Amino acid sequence: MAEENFEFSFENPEYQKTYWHTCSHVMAQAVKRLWPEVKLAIGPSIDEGWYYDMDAPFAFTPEHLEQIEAEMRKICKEKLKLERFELPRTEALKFMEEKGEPFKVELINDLPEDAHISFYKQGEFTDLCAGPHLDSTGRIKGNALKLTACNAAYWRGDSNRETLQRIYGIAFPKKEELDEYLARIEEAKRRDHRRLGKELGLFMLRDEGPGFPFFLPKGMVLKNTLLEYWHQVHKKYGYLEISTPIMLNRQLWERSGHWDHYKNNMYTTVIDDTDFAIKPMNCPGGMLVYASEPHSYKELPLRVGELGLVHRHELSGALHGLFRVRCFTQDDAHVFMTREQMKDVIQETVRLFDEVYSVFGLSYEIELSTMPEDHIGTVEEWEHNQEILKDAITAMGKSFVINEGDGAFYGPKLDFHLADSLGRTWQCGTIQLDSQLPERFELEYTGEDGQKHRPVMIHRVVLGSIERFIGVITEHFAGAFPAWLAPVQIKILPITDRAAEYAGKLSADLDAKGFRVEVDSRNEKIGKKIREATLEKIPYMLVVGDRDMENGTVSVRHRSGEDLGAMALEQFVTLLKAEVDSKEIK
RNA sequence: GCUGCUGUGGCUCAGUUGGUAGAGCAGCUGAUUCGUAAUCAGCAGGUCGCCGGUUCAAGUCCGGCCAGCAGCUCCA
Repeated sequence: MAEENFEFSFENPEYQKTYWHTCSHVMAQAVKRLWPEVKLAIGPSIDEGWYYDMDAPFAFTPEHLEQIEAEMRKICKEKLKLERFELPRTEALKFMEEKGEPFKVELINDLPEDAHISFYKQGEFTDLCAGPHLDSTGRIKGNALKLTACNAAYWRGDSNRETLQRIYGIAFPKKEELDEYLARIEEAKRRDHRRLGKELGLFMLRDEGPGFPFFLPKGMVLKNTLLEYWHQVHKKYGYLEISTPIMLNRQLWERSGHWDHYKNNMYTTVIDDTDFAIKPMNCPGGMLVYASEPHSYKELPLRVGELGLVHRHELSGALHGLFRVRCFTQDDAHVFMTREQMKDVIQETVRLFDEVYSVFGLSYEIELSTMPEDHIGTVEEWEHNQEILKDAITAMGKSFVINEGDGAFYGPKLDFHLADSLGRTWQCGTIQLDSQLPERFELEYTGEDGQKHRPVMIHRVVLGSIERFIGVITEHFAGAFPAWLAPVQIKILPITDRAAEYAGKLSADLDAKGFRVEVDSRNEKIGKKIREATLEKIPYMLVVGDRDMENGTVSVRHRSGEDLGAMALEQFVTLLKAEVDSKEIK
């Protein structure tokens, strides 16, 4: 049966989804032809391609994938019609039981009693499926499809159930489009922050401390420069800064609720017979600081920041470069306020986020995470706070998607997801609205009426984790950081020994002006020095030889390969200073 | 944590059917002083992730552990 309502073009997202979904059926058919004993689970289309989860008595290898691809091409050539039909529930169950497909049986059992259970048939292959599908397997371009990976996935996403094998695939109407796609994946690999971090000497990870990154001298410059900017912005927005202890006693964590709700992720120890925990979050310390002295309504909103080093025991399999670590620095802050100030404070915070992200040229999507199963506080309060978050951002003309049940245990949150070079999104910023901790810590302020009142608060991070953010921008800039951030901004390349002294003087001069500069005084040819400085992604190279010494100039070359020619040092300084001050991305 | 794969000098990798390790780059030394992406030569550098087993003999086979990679689960 044809699905007539399609515009047969990949420009139409619905068509694209349908194309990939039909591909997943073709793949399942190919697998069943090759290995009838394989059991099928589910096979949807995804953002880029499709996958199919299966249970096989052997592990699929790249060779298997090639075999499957070949069979898929055959099926495309066979131009099999896809036909939809429906069965009543009992017959549908019988059908899949007879075919020996236990996962399909389970799926049907979970469908509502009165559901119309639809199937799609193509040749000898029939699959349980809501559709829609292409009208024929002949519409799929056999030489523009590729099975990209085979990995593990839990049945129904539940880590307590069977581990299935998930085969991923991608396809396009044209071979060139597939090649472009694969080239993009390769480019993303070249930008991988783990690779660049090693090449550029930013950070390292060792077996001795899995998930605990070491920052190397160049990475430290980057980190400090980033934090310097962070301090600048936060000062402008009226933040104060504190630092709270890395380890606090059990009683505090019980009071905050972390001991009950987060204990599995906390590193604990015993000191003088008392339980202690290394902080996985900074908030309880912040509560103690607020509670340490009386507050007036005149101080609110009170914005208190903390660059807090937190430790969380993440599952070993979840670790990933700087993106997912067990120890990281949150650019945290807690803003204490009256209920009337909530909306303004949230909007002010979003404006701060916008300002920061735009400096890096990063785009984001907002997610609103609502009440999780494991929570503290009343449903009414949660709903009220969720509405406030919604109102605040919709009034700013921003859209968001809802992430049901993913809030922090103490309150709903807005998450800001930044996109990396693979198109994966990473949660960096978050604004969490909390009226629970002020209650638990009995925080107060004295109102205009002379009475004690309970403040509310937000927890917020902009960069999220400094480590993760450095990973994200490393990939975003492919290691070629803007001049203001680059660990080394200038490399001076003397052509011969005769220019060594001149290079040294230039270096001292630039250093005194606050630039980060290095001299490559090795006895190497200029071509090699340029090549290496370029690979190090240093923004500017100053080539200096006899001619420059004579004229008192520097010959400026940008890492992009652009030759800016010879100029006086002052001219170069003016140029670079403007680029650094404006935080230009170049 | 789960499934699969991987682990050789600082880095990137080669090591055939088991017979006690090789290259390039980086490093060091020397020559070369050469204007916009790799000058030449020499030297040095490894208990082949760790522990145990099979064998006359293991980087190569087997088992356990550790770490990494892809993904799932979880998450800043």
